[in-house]
Amino acid sequence: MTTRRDAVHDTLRKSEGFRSAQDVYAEMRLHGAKIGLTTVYRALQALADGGQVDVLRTDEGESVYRACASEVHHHHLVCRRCGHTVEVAGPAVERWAEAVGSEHGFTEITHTVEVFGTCASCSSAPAKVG
Amino acid sequence: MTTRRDAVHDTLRKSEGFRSAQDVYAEMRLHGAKIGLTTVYRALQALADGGQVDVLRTDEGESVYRACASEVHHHHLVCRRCGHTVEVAGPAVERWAEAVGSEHGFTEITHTVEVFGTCASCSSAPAKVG
DNA sequence: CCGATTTTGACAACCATTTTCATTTTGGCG
DNA sequence: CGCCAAAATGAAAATGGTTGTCAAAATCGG
Repeated sequence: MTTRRDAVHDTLRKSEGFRSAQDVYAEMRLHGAKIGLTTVYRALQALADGGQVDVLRTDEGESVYRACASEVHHHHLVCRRCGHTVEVAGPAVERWAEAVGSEHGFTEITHTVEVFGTCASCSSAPAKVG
Repeated sequence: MTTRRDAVHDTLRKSEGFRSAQDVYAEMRLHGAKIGLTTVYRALQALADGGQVDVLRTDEGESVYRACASEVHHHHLVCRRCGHTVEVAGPAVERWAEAVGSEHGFTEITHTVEVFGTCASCSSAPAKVG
């Protein structure tokens, strides 16, 4: 009962960085897949719920998904130009978040940490910045 | 040329945590202010652009604003129950982000770090979790 | 006070996401 | 295989936050 969901997951795996639901949908249609936008949304949510993909919000408020290599907790270093993403671990940050939280009496602490930058290829490439 | 903008800023200052544009608008109207939703959005954006208020995205994709005490770079520890917010500094995290970024050849590094939890009052309060 | 410029705000337009609901597919069972 | 029930699917409509439009109102300069 998940041919579609697998297809979505598969499409995501082929992508370098984070993709929006609409992106995934468009790409699947390009490859001739017979799937509806609604189903893509549902599959993506299910996948996210199950922890098979990571989700985060764009600055414009769009949800973007990514099939990550490791299912353990990690963060992302995302190139704001090409979207290339590197998964990074940050034990220090985890501890810091925990410390800061309990220091103020907070419990059930969670955190969101994302690092953005311009990757090497994009820095050397032409375009914008002189 | 900014009576409205000041009013918006003022309303924000009276709030404990992050508030959405719609919240601010609703509250201002409650206090009898004659202002339109459009103007609130514009004021909030202007304020955010000028660095007078901090912005972040809810999990639901809503933009929420807050008039912070310090205008220097800092992060937030937000209670997911009552919205109470504590401003926290994290030199270690700043350095970590920089390090991780340059380690992978990224430049112009920026980062988003937000910590969520349940504050002391809310933990002891009744409601949800047993 | 007059015209130019900016600000304002009601309302329409956008657009990603969700909901609705009828149809299709899938699975168990005789 | 034929049948019924539950789950999945997807087209289209509804939602809802945010932005764009544009005319009216406030403000500024002279």
